[in-house]
Amino acid sequence: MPSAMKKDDHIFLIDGSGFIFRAFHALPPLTRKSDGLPVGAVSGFCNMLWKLLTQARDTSVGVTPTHLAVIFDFSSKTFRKEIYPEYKAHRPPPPEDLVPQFALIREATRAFNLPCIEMEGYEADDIIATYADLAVKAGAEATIISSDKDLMQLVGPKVHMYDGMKDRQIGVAEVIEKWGVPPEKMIDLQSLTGDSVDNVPGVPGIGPKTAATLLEEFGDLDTLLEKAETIKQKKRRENIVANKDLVKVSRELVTLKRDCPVELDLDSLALDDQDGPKLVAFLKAMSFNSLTRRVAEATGTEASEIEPADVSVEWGADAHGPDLDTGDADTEASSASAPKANEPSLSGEATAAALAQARAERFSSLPIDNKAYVTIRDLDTLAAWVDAARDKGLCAFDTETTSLDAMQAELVGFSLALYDEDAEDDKQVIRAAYIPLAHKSGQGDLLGGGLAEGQIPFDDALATLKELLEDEAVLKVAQNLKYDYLVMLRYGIAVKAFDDTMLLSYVLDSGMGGHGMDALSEKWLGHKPIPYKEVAGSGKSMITFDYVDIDRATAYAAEDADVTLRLWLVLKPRLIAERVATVYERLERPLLPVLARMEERGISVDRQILSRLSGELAQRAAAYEDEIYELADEKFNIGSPKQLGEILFGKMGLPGGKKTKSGQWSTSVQVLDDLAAEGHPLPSKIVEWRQVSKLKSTYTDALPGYIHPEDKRVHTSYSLAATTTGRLSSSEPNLQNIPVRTADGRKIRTAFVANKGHKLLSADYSQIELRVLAHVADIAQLKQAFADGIDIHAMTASEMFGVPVEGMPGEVRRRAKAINFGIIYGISAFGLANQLGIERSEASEYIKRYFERFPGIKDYMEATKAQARDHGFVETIFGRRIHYPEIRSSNHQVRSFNERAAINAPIQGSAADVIRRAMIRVEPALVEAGLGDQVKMLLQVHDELIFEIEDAAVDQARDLIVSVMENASMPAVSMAVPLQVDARAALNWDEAH
DNA sequence: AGCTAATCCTA
DNA sequence: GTAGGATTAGCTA
Repeated sequence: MPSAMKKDDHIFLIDGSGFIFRAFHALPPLTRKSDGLPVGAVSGFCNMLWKLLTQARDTSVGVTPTHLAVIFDFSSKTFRKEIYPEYKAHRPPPPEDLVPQFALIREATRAFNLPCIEMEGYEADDIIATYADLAVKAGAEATIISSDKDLMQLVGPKVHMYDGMKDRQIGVAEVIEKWGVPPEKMIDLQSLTGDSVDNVPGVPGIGPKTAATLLEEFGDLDTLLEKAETIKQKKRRENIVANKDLVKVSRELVTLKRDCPVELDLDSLALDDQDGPKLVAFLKAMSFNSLTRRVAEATGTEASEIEPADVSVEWGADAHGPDLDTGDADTEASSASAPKANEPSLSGEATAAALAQARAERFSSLPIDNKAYVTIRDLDTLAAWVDAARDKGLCAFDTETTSLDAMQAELVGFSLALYDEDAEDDKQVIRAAYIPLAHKSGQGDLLGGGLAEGQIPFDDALATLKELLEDEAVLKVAQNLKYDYLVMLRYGIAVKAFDDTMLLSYVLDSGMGGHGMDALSEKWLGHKPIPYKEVAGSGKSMITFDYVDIDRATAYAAEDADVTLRLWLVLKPRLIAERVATVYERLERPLLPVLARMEERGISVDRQILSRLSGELAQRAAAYEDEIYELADEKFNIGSPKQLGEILFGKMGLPGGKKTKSGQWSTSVQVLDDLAAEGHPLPSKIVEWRQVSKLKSTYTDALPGYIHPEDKRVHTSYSLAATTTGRLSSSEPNLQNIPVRTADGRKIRTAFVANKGHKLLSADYSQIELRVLAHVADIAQLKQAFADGIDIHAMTASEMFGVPVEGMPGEVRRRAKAINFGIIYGISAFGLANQLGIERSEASEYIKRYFERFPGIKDYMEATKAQARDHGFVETIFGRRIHYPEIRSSNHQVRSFNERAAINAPIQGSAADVIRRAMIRVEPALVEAGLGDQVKMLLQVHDELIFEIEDAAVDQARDLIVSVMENASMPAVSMAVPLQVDARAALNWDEAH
């Protein structure tokens, strides 16, 4: 049911006729292979429509249409011909190859489920003007998809134009830039200049420049005509005076009619769901293979099961050319046709779900045969495989290298898998091959080391693969693609058009187990892939992959591509069926190249600072050790909790507090601090020794080992799919847990430095999780406090304990702060008591009072638990799902744990989604501002982004980065509290933070 | 050599 | 009370 157009709605009006001509001339000729039917303009039209519509599904970037219509000219007999019979009189007949495409483009429009509008006696431009006006009157916005200057008179604050072929937005500023007059003066300008193509007369000798100058001087056309006698230049004056009447006729011709009696009102142009099968049927009939593949994938349609549509078109040398502007094959020519409600149309979700089901069943029983894989040893065979991949528009690949570290890995081989949906033999449905690129002969000893025989020259093979990997029209599928992406990036290849099965699984099944290939293969295909250690060994005897025998490598590597492709076939349709396609497309896939580039850049770490710190820490640790052995009266391993426990609680007989899970005495800081408070000297020494040796072993000693030999920078690795909530994780080294809370710890941050002439900028969200909580739980006091910018913990304390914010004791605020965090973590009296060192009963009192003061919190928690129990998952504000399969456990501990996690996940996860969006947008924003080369994003620490910026660009970059981050939720989610970002630049990370 | 537990660093 | 990763010790194979 269409709802009435309202404010915030946005209609796209596509100038179909204009597009046909431009596409026909701008695009290379294209014919349908089967019969030579010219389809170039149709192809361009379909690609543009698809692009517009897929942007339409994206709520996170650009303009989102709510309504859309494609508008065509009907015939050349319009009211303009009556005013001026010469109008468009000199138009040549359309090129022969264009003629059949008029009807096809109307067919295409209908296949897209879009209204196709044309009216006898009116040009497309008039209909567009009418709808644009109606939209503005309804308070909505309109975007006209065209670059025709005749339409520019419509541009205004609420009406824009967009050139779909040049991907360019045309607003008021662009009109002024191009023509020297604002849109409302375009009619005056065109009246003076005329138009030779349409045979609009105008004034001889006056072109756009002169017209703009004249209009600037006289204000508007009427004044100009009135005062024409006063024009200084003789020739110009005479021409205008002589042609006054023609100018007035021209004005009538170029003025668009804004009150056409349109049959469909705006509301009936509301954007309908895509009908995947119908569109695929049409595209198949046109044999637009690449677009068919993309559409099938995005709509969850199994293309092989769709019959090509019956599209019959008369064409050829002797086919009668129709009237220039008439789609004569169109039986409904004079009436606008909206999508028909009574047409049977399976919903996208239902078909996708059926496909997902069918695929899962099929591939869980389709056997995998490692002996069937091909080893590609010559360029011709490789080219044939690449061509086949192009033909299918789909392939899976995997790289084999010498290292798990993508920054050090050298490419050794490449595997490829193809899917032939129509294969009759089950064994031919998936074909896979391995291309050895740099395998070595021998065993890696003195005798070996040369290249093994039977390999394509490395550079030749790579050049061929580059063509494939960078081809936008072929979807490349990989498992954990960020690794392969980064490796290929280092060989000068930027993979385009890709999917990652790990990310698919992550989006679909977060919380349901791991997303590694072996686990996914077992889960979905019932197949256990060859373990890596069976080909390369393990431990000390492990060899790098370049020394693996090529036949053995083929069985292993091709299987990875094979399995990846099968996983994709099973998982991809679920994306639509389970309504998480947007999460995958907007929060996961686009982040992958962003992270790969961050990892490639790395960050400078000052080796000398670390080594000096290491020395200091070693001395202090040694001093503590002496004192500890003295106090304990014997030497032992202080780092062994077991030995330490025996000394403290056995030999010295101190009162042991807690025990660990395995029944040992706990020696945690809490326990040791308690003992120290009772006046025992040893425990506090242990605590200090631990702090010092922790900093030394984990940071000052370990970090230099991660400095890359070539560029001397540290390259962490981010995992996109390691957490359940949507956060990233960082490893080797983990740069998300660099110390900050103690003075000693912070010294380590001073070793993270900017290059000469640069600064490090740290930009972090302030209290983002509490803000998310205020938003999702809709807590009035919290929202107000954030809106007013007041201290949120002090406000909480004041609300709970009745203490005024002014002059509040630190301890009171500290307790409120702990409670606020507790709420985010799915509070329990046990945990809060532990954190604050108070009795459980007292903690219970606090919680009770909190819920009384902020009743919305309790409601939110109960609602979230109920959602998790009823559906098995909870969601972030952007639709990311986190599953809790054990939420209904009968074990109280397990159930409670799952409930707390389920309460935390939407908060932590929504915040994680916000920063993901910021990360995806910040680089394009910097490039657009001309700062692309001077600003580099290096690190992410959950709510903080770290950039390295050329000195001169720091101020401008800071403002832009803050703005992108603060607005990152928009327009998908308009938060009820403002997001606040603090940013600072300095020479090192400690001072910037 | 590979695994788990304990501990501690981060948001 | 949430979410991670690294280190060390100490056990098992």
